[in-house]
Amino acid sequence: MAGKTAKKEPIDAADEIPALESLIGYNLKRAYVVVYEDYRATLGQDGFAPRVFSALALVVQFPNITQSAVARHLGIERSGLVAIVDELEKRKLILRTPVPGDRRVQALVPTEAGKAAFAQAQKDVTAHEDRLLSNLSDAEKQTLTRLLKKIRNAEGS
Amino acid sequence: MAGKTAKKEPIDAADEIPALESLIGYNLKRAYVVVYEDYRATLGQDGFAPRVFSALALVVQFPNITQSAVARHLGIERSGLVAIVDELEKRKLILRTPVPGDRRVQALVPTEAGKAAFAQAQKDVTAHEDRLLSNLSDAEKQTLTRLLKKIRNAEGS
DNA sequence: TATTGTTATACTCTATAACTATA
DNA sequence: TATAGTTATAGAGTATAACAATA
Repeated sequence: MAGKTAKKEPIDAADEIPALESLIGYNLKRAYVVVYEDYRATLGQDGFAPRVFSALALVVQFPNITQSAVARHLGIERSGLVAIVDELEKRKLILRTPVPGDRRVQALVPTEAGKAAFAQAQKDVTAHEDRLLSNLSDAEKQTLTRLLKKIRNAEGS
Repeated sequence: MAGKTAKKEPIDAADEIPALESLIGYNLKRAYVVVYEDYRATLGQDGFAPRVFSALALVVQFPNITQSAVARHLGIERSGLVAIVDELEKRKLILRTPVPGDRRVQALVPTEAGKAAFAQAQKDVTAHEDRLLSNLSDAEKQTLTRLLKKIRNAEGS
């Protein structure tokens, strides 16, 4: 790319901007963009957006979970769940069901199609990460995951 | 945050959603949100947005860099640079200057105020990361940075 | 009073496409 | 034809504030 005849600016080499390259935030963002774009390209046009995949995962793992609980788990606002649940319900992957004893809440339960769709999506996502991150060893991936969780736990400190 | 009072559902514990917690992409995003929010809170209301900080860093480090080159460095589109450069120019931190020999391009040069503002912002950002990530050792931060760069280098594979 | 789900709204970040002026 | 900068526009993603129903 960008084959200039007289190349005046350094381009592409990841370590030529020390002021940025030494920042965790910068590196986190750049890495996330790479993973996100590959995720989207792999799952395709009507694949689940990351939040939708995450919400479905929770509903499958914790049947009868409420929207508020999903929001808390994912660290997003209640209001954001509505569109996500609408989409999953429209695709007949989950159902909103009344909860005896508290008529404010609606429990979310996965349909059989929802469980199957999640299983397939999980396979796709795992395959995408395995392929994209094949230059990292299993040990490196474990280390990375452990360090990322440490950052999450640093919240509020 | 989210200190639950009456807990009906498992909340907060980072390892209760194995389907998500084992994914690099999920952990990247969650970690990035923590760092981003602390960055914003630290830099304050009229602090630089991350992209503006990054662009200023490039202009300070490479005076006379062009907008297109900044965009390539940061992995964003040319069109996105316009608002960023507008903001930095309005705050009199950089200047668009004509380039003899090619009247299409405008070189970006930092003003003295721009260099000073960047130096201060760099201190603020470093302090924010040092404080937020104080539960990670220097060795862990180095490892994390190395692994994040590996992901970036995995792009297109 | 507090909480669940909801709507309306708006803001940030970012890309695509098309334009202009140059080259 | 191709490139640099620009504009207009649109689409994610996400939050805030307010509301109705219910607790």
